[in-house]
Order: sequence, then C-alpha cells, then structure tokens
Amino acid sequence: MNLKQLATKLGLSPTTVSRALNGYPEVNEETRTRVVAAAQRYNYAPNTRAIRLATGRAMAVGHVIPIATRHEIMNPIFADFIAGAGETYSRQGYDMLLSVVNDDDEDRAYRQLQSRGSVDGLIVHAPRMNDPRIAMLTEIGLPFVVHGRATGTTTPYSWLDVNNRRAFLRATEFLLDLGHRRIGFVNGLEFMDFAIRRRNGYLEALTSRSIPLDAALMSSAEMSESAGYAAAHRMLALPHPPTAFLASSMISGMGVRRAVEQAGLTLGRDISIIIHDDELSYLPNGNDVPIFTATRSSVREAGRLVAEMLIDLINDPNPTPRERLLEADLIIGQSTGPAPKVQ
Amino acid sequence: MNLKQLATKLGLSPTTVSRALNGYPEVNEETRTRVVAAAQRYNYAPNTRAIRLATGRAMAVGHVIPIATRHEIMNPIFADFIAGAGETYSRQGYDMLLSVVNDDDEDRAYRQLQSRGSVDGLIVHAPRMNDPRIAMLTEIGLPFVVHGRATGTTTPYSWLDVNNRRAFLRATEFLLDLGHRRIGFVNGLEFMDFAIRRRNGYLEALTSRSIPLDAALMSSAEMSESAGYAAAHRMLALPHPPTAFLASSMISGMGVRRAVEQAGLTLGRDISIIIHDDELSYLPNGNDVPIFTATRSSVREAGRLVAEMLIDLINDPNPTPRERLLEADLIIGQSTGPAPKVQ
DNA sequence: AATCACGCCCAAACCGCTTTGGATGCAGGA
DNA sequence: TCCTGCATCCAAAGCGGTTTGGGCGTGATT
Repeated sequence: MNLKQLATKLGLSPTTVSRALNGYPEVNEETRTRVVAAAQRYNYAPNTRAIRLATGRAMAVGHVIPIATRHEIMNPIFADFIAGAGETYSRQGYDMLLSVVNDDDEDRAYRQLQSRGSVDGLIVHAPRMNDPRIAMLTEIGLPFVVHGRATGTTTPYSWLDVNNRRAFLRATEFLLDLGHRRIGFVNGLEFMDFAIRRRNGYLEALTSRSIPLDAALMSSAEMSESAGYAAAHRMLALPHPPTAFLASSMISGMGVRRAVEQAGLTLGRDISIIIHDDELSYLPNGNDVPIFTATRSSVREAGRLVAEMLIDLINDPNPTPRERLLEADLIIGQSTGPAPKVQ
Repeated sequence: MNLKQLATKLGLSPTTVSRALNGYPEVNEETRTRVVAAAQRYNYAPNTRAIRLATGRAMAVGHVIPIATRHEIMNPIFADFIAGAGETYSRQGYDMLLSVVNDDDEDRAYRQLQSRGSVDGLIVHAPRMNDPRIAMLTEIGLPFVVHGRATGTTTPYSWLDVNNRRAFLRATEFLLDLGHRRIGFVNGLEFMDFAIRRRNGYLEALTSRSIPLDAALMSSAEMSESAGYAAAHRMLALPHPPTAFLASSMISGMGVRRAVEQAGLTLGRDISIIIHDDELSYLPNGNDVPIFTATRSSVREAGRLVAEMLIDLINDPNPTPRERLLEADLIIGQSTGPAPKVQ
C-alpha cells in the first residue's frame, strides 16, 4: 500500500493525503481524520526510501566502528553506549547506521557516508591524541559529535566527555586522605585520550601533595582482566608495594582484585581499589551496595546525550560547535579503607 | 556531483554512465574506462537514497535490540556479534540498521521496518522458548535469521546456533572423567533458549552416568559477576560442596572464581571450573594459555556467518529455511584438574 | 541488394514521496 | 453585483538513480 493507492481509495489526491498525514494546515480537519483512519486501517506507512530521496535528508546517523586490524580490542562500553544513543534515535525518528570498517579504511568510510548521502551526521568514537578524523570530518562538512575529546586538536568541534582528569584527581585525593601514599595506577592504553586525562588527574593529585612519583606504580595496557591482573601482580611484588590501586575500568579492576586476593590480602582492609565504573549493564558494580569504590558515569546516558547533541546540530541551520563536560560521581563501596598502619 | 552532471560532463547520457559504472555489458570498454576515471576524478558516488528508491531494495539489514523495560541487561556478546556481522555487511555492500526499542514495542518495530521498507532482512537476537517473534516475522514475510534457536517453535525458520547442549554435555563429561561427582552449574536465565539447552546437556551427562541430580547444585540467574559469585558462594557453603563448577560465561566464571578463592581454595587443584567462552574481544581467556578450561565458540564468527546466511536468503528468489549448527571447542586451561582425593 | 545481428548508445518511464504553484468554491465586504 | 480573501484541494515537477524499449551504424549473411 503506497500513497497513491491510499489516495485513490480515499478519492483524494496524493498531495492532500501526504499533507494530512504530515500535519500541514491546509487540509480540512474532517478529511484529515478520515485520512489518518484510512492509513491506520490499511496499515499504510510511508516508504522511507522515497521520503529520503524527496526530502534530501537521510534521517539517519552513522556510527563508524573501526575494527582492529592491529591488536586492539572491541570496546566493552560500545554496547551500552549504542543502547543509549539508540533510545534517542528511536524517540526522534532517526535510524542508526553502523559501519564496521578496517581502521585503515576509516577515512574512505567517512567520505563515502557523506558523498552517498547515507547519513545526516556522525558520532566519532574513541578519540585519540591528535586524532586525524576531526580535521577530516570538518573538511568533509558532515555534522559530527565526538564521544570524548582529542587532546592536541586546535580547530573547534563538538564533543561530550566525562571529566576524566577530575574524576581521577578526586579518586586519588580520596585515597590520599585515607592515608595511602603508594597508589598503583592501572591505566588504559595511553594513546587514548581518556587515558591521558586520567593520568593527568592522578599525577596532579600526587604532585599537589608532594608525593614522589614512581614509574613502577604506573602501568598502561589494554583494559582486560588479565592485563589488570598482570599489572597489579607485578606491583604487589615490588619491595615497596602499593597499598591502593586505581583501575581504569570494572574489568581491569577485577583483574587487580584477583591479584590482591591471590596475594592473600583482603580488599578494603589491606588494599584499597578504586575503579572507574561506566555502569555497563552486564557488569553491575554490585546490586545495592557497590562492591568497588568507583568514579561513576553512565556511558549509556552519555550515548543518549551525544545523540541529542548531534540531532540538535543537524537541525541547526547555522550550527556552532557544542561542548559538554559531565562530572563523574565518586561513590563509596567496600573496596576502600584507611591505609594499613604498618607498612 | 550527481549522475546527470557527470553524464553531461562526459557528453554521455545518464543511462550509459549508469551502465558503465554498474558493469553492464552494453557499453564500450573504452567509454567505460573513461567513465570510471571521471567518476573517480570528480569523486562521484551514487546517492544511496536514489538507488534504493529505484531498485526497491534497501541494501540494509536490521538488528532490533530489545531494551530492558524489565530488569534485563544488555547482552555482553552484542558488541562482538555486531562486529562480526558488520564485517560481512561492509564486504557485501549492505548497511546495518540498529533499532533500539522497548521490548513491548518490538512487535511494532518489526512491522514498521517492513512496511516502510527500511531493510531487506532482519537478524533476531536472543531467542527464548516459544519466542513469539518467529511466527510474527514469518507472517510479515521479511527474511530473517535467528541467532540461536527457539525451543517449542514448530514452523520452520532460518537459524544459526552453537550446539550448546553438546558443549555442556562434553564439559560435564570431562569433569566426570576427572573424577568430579558434585558439579555446580551456574547457568544463565533459563527462559533463554541457550540456557535451556545447556542445562539439558548437563543433565544428560549426569544421568547417563547415573550421577544423582541435586537441585542445590543448579542455579539460574543473570550472567553477571556478582550473580556468579553469589551462586558459587552458596554452593560452597553446602554441607556437601561441589568440587567443580560449570559457568555459563566468562563473566559469571569470574564471579565463581572469586567465591572459590575467597573460600581459600585453589583453582585447578581444589576446585575445577569450566566456563563457556564466547571469545569476547575485551574479555580474552588468557593470552597464550587459556586461564579457564572452556567450551569455546566465537560469537564474532557467528555474527559473520549469520549475516552471510541472511544475505543469501535475501538474494534467493525462492528462499527456503537455512539451518546451521556450530560445534564448540573444548579447550583445556588451568582451571581444571582431577577431583581431590579426600572429600 | 536486402536482411539480419550486433554493438553501442539514448530518451523516457518509473520508484514513492514532497512541495510548489495554482485552481475552485464560497462567504463577506464594497 | 462584483471583487477579495480564505479554506481546501489538486496537477505536476522534482529528488537521483535504474531499466525498458528502441535507434543507428556497421559488418556478416543470403
């Protein structure tokens, strides 16, 4: 059932039917209700392909997922972020287009998305330091919003980010307040922007209290359980081991915990851990009481907000870059406590 | 730059240009190369919206993600599955459309996808026992492939599944061969089809060796770390605790491990664990040597294959249901060993 | 010499909607 | 009575491709 068929069935012109369904004023209320009823009855839904061609709008947003030709891993926060963004899209009538591309094809993928007119805008994932995609996308002229920021980029662009520096600054200060002086830092890969900022927060807290820095207490790796375990295991074997850890994610935190427990130490008493909790739905940090003390920021909520920003940007006739910085909560769980007296 | 512009620039008709670019035979090879070169030069890419309208094909596949209005969680395997499917799509020139919908809107979402012509086919995720979606989709008449199966459905439909029953049968038998007699089963939610089949495999192995079943050794819950911990913790406190565990996923296995280690027991010596490993990229089961003994089946590969099946189905003029059952590998890691002598 | 087949190209219809630019009829004002 | 303005509706022209149904010239066939 298409528009023309519906129109003849109603004894009206396609024009009027279209207008009736789209809420234009120049149509009698009585005929409008008649049209709407008929559309319902015949189960008519306008063909999106035709709408898109006619209006010139794709009514779709693209997410380009660069896939590991190198050894990198799929981002664990991806699913929840998408879930959040998807909520916004379905509320606003947008489609979400996912492109999985080899990361060396990413450039071409963005350009094709533009020249073929498949999408009205893009979300950029996992920005790195001096991320080249930002300059490229501004040049292409497709609206986009970055989830995160790209240290080193000078041209203005739209982004939404968690205040990673501040979160890890506060977490470190919290541990320092509890008397911890040697704090192991199990960070993500430090070419990722968020990891750089977290590191800065950690360093800032230590230096502002004149705690000497120790490279042996800092590690940077993939945020997997085994990498977290390995890093913590190594640090715990130091002659002067840490009494607390800062872990970059729930998953690496679980690795740290394993190393701690395997060393015969008790969490929250002998050793403290603070993680960053993205509130991944399949990795809840406890049910009522949090297991880990954590800096917390919902990545799903971030997805919702980023998508809203992008749609605003798309609908703005003369758009100007939007920026939004979310603060993470510091929530207290069972994994932290005062530093043990005797070192 | 559109087709007409390119055509006038070349002094050709749009027809010829279109045919040249699409590899039709009725065009001189010399002009074809000329056209292709010009397209390259002017950075011409055909507008997908127009192609879709003209051909009547969406060149897109839909994935409907039902979102937890109830307490359910986002599926952790989702990201890797999508990555796999996405590889196939980009290789075949298909777009991937993600719809995130409230699960009570799922029905409407499928119908709209069909009547608006947004997609040529669908992937159905996370089937349950007697899943109503299958009947609905066959009625609608949109090609679809189910990732998994739906016990209780009688009408034929296309699916790809891992042999979950057999995987857990083998895992259980392996533990029995090692001398374990009390095996705790930490399963997923048993309205999910895969969980039902795994349970059947577990039960089949025990009964075929005349091991008495014990309801206290079986649990069914979300596959989260804390749920895994809770289940194992409870079982270990039994007067007659298990010497081995079967866990439904990497994540719940990590919870089981925590309970084991917290009880002062050593993995692979006092207690054995076998998990199911979907080879999630952000949860690798060790690097070289697997940490957990596991039944292993790559969900990413499953994504690739399901997508291929669907595209086959779409391109088949008179399609007939396709079925494919993958066998899981049983890989030996460090988490299993012979049952301890003294109980 | 007439016919045919073939290689190559084009004009125009079509896909299903939106949107522009009227057309029509009727009520109210001059 | 005639003109205006308004409320309703419609015809037709896009949107940017694909595809059908020829047209034309050339070499081979009869």
